[in-house]
Amino acid sequence: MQWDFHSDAPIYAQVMERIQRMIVSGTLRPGERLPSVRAFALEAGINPNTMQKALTELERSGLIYNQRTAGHFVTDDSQIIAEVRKSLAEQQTRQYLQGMRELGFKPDQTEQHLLQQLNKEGREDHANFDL
Amino acid sequence: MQWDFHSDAPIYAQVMERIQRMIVSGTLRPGERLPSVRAFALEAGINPNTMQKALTELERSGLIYNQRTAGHFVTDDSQIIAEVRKSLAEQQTRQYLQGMRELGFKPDQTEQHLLQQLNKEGREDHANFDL
Amino acid sequence: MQWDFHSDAPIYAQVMERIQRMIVSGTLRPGERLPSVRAFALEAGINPNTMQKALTELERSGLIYNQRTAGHFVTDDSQIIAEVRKSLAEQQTRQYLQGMRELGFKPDQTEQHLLQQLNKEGREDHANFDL
Amino acid sequence: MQWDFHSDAPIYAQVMERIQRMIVSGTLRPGERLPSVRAFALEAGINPNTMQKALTELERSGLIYNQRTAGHFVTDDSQIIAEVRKSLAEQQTRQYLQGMRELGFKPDQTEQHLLQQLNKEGREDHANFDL
DNA sequence: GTGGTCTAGACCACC
DNA sequence: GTGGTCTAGACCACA
Repeated sequence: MQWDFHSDAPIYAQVMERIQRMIVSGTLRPGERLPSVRAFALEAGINPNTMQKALTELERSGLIYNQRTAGHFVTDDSQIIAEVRKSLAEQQTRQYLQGMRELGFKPDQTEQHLLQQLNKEGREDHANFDL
Repeated sequence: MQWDFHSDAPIYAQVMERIQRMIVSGTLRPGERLPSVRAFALEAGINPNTMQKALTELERSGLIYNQRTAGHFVTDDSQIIAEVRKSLAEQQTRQYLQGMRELGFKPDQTEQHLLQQLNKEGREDHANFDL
Repeated sequence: MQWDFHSDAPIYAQVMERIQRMIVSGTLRPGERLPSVRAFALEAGINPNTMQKALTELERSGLIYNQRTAGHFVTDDSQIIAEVRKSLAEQQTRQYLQGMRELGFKPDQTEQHLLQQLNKEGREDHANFDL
Repeated sequence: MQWDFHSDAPIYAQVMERIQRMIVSGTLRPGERLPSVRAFALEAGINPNTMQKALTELERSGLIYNQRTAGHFVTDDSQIIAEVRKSLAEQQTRQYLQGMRELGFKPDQTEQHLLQQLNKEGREDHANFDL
């Protein structure tokens, strides 16, 4: 896999965000072992030190933990994952609302716009939703 | 005003989008004269040629027009402005839905999340909307 | 009147061509007196020496003649005018045919194309033609 | 090849027209790869940026397209080519009629003049056309 | 190697 | 002063 970065944020932060998303979306499952720092860095095309920093930061957020010689693992605590997921979603939603506000959309108008677009796209994911 | 750019899109495209937003949100009013190419470039902290390119492209979209020696002006055609505004909103909404999908949110969940966040923020714009 | 020149040919030649056209098209009538060199140069926005050279060259072609102190006059010899007119027309036609040939039009196709375009434009001048 | 430009039109526009003509006349065949921007600019004796601009504009008209790192190619769509060819021919014919009008030729006279000149030149292309 | 973008600095026509 | 064009030279991503 080729990872693409933009240069307006530190690479390690972009790596963090990417791994975060892989975890909260389930691409990396709870308890799953991550590749070794070296292998992971190679895969991402970055320096191992940069990957190390990203993983260390993620440890502080509790999303992953480190076992001495065994490597890094995704946390088993699904509550932490849920919290981070919620946090990312809120941030994203805030940015979206802000963006629409800049276009002159009031919150209710944004809501209507989103509903319209959902209906127009057919909500192909809808059938899977049975909560 | 300091303009901030990220590096994953050409600067002229980011400038275009920014000016687009200023127009569709009414910050730049229909018929209003833009700063001269050089002054505008200085304000944005970019090369005049880059600003020139952005304005030339915006001309093509009909959002602005120019008069020989008088400068660039926002179009008077409010319909064009409305169309671009709609187009930008759709693009933004599509990206938002995509981002939430990557977090594992199904469309309905995204919708609920947005509603919750709107309620939490108190919809301060809502009161003005009913007047 | 503002005269416009392009820079890929000497100014005097462009002036010559322009005066030629004024004569053969009848804008300057046979026998008519031209403005003084100085006045003519002023009108054209060029140096009097340049105008002088243009007029001298036109004298050689016989289109105008010079009377000591009275100034320059368009020739009375309508045959000379007709010849120059024919010459200019031929040159122009040759260039046109050449240009169409470069587009891949054979002479007959060019002829057809011209006829079509004439019909499309309605030949508004046709009524005046009673020769 | 040395390219010659006149100064009363932007160079990039003259380059565009020249390439247009090479395409519509078949000198550049549909699907053919153009020289690289730099090589083409060198050949034309202009700055690569100027050539770049010309090619970008031609892309917009659909006459050429480009592939990421492979270069620019003439379109395969012969209909687009035919349309542009027709458009150029009409423009050229219009200019010719206008030029003859300035010489005092009415449309029918222009037509006769063209026919005469065609006959005088022997229509050397005509014979080939009947084969 | 390819196309694409950006900058710096210059010149032009127009009014 | 305005917009527009052109050049020279640099850097980037892609493959």
